[in-house]
Amino acid sequence: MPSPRLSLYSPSIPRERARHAPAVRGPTIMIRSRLSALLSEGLVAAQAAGAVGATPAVNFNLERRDDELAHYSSSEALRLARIVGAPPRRIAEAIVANLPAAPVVSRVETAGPGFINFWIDDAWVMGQLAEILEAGAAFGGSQEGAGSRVQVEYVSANPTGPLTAGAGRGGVIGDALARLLDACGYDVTREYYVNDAGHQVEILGLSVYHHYAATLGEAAPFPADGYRGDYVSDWAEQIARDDGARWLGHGVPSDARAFEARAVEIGLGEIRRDLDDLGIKFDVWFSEQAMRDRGAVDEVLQALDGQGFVAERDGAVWFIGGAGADDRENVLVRSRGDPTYFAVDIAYHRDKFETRGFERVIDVWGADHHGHVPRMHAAMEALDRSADAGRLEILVTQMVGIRTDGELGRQGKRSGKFVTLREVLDEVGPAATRYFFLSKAIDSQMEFDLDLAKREDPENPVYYIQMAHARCAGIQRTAATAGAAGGAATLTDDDVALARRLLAFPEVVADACENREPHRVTHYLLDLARVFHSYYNKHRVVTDDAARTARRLELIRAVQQVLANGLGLLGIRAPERM
RNA sequence: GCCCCCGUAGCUCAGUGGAUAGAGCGCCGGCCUCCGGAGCCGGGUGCGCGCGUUCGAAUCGCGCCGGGGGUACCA
Repeated sequence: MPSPRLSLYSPSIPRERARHAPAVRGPTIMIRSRLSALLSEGLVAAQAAGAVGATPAVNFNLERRDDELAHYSSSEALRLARIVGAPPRRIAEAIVANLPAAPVVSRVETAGPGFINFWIDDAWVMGQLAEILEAGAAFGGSQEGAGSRVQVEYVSANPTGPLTAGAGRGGVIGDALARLLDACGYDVTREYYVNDAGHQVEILGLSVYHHYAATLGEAAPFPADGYRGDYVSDWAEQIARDDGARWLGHGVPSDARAFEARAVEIGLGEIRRDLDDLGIKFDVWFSEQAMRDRGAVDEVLQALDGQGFVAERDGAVWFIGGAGADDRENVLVRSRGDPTYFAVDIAYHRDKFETRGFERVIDVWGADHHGHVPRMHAAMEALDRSADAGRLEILVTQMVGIRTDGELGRQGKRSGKFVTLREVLDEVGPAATRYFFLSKAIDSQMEFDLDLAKREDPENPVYYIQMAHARCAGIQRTAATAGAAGGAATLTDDDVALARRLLAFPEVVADACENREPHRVTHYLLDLARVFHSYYNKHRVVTDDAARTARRLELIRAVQQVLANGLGLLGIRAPERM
């Protein structure tokens, strides 16, 4: 089988990009937004009546509780107390007294030191189920992004060896973020920066060549700091098998650049296979070599120099990031004349903003790159102050520890030994791999429990959630013959509570997107699955009561839709049966 | 030394400055002739320490202690 050919994107060539259909047609149902608007109206009315003193416009905070105290609660009156100079309790009461009526609210009251507590109307909640089903796969999304062009760059591991488990975490997070941004109305480009040039690639080429020559019976030196993994000789054997002796030179490849490209091609092929199996796709594979060939690095060096951010010292060219802070001074061009990773990365990011005009760029980096963050921001600021007014976001994912049989192994190339993504994937499969990476906040170091992740039973949260979805589908298969029935249906609090849980989904998605925290979706889904399983165990959906059966089937369809949408955001399959 | 991340239940981790801090796993006990199976219910211990800001701190600030990472003319 031929190795997969990758076409590396060169930005000077126009490229067709898939335009995604808008995620949602109408305004998204978001309970807290409605309540916030009501409260603002109530405050204005209270002020007009002279019950509350003047304030600037207030954006009322709403907390979703869904407990004995309230469905939603606002503590804004406590904060207003200082501005208005009145007791919070009295402010809250004045606002509530002036609140306009709304079908979404069944009850409002003040409580404690000045909380305003809301209860959502049961009939209104059940009425929203039709809206969920109407929105279908788009439910939960929004138009918040308004088509703004955002690039998410992730993984971008050097093609000099297999992906580590840690790279998998970054990949899954970047992919989920891209899905979230897409759902929230952004125009998303997913990009992998291919480090196919420079010193590390040279060393890779020589490392592979050493084995390649040996396979063909000739000796070639192994480079200092060469790559020592078993894969190096595997790649060499593959090249010898496919290409024969055409690369043989005298101790070095006959064409070093082309041989390096050959090795990179194999490395990238393996990386892409891993990512494919994890369900991670990219719109753009950006070639560093192509960018260098266009002279982008020289251009950016000139631009920096022209603005006085460059100084020569000890034969090297340095970036002087203003104010003379030490951590803002780094080498751009080595004394031997070649640019550093830093210089090339500045050129790359300039390309993102200036050449390709992304309004926002999100980089997902591994923890080992975090020292690079401040100087990257400094460089962007130097090039164009407006370019870094929050337009470049760098998310740093923390380390991954792999736990097997209770034993913990840490990742790290320095240790020489690390668990590959492929090993994790083969062990637990893509669904569990994605789930566990997406169940922790990105800045928290995590331990991946392989023993739990590979279980295919409900003790494993990912199967528990998928099972909830399959169960919804199963109920509908059972009820396939049941026709629609009108008439009043008697429902329970559990029906309404489950439905209300569904209406929280758009709020969770919006928060996850805004905060770049996909794990919020993961936790929501686990909670929803638990509520659903509990409901299922307690209540029968399909019964002789035709009216109630119809209502409950609608509820179950909506549950299934939300589970499917949530799993979709995480890139995890939502099976019809298990 | 300096910089970054983290410290919450036995373990793995959630927790927009708000009311009584949660889930999963593990452990113990009970239920389940049920649309879909491996499902459900119950049981308990915790915010590393101190000071500060605030009406209110797991959350914000400072200082310690502990863990991890970074600190190259590597990437």
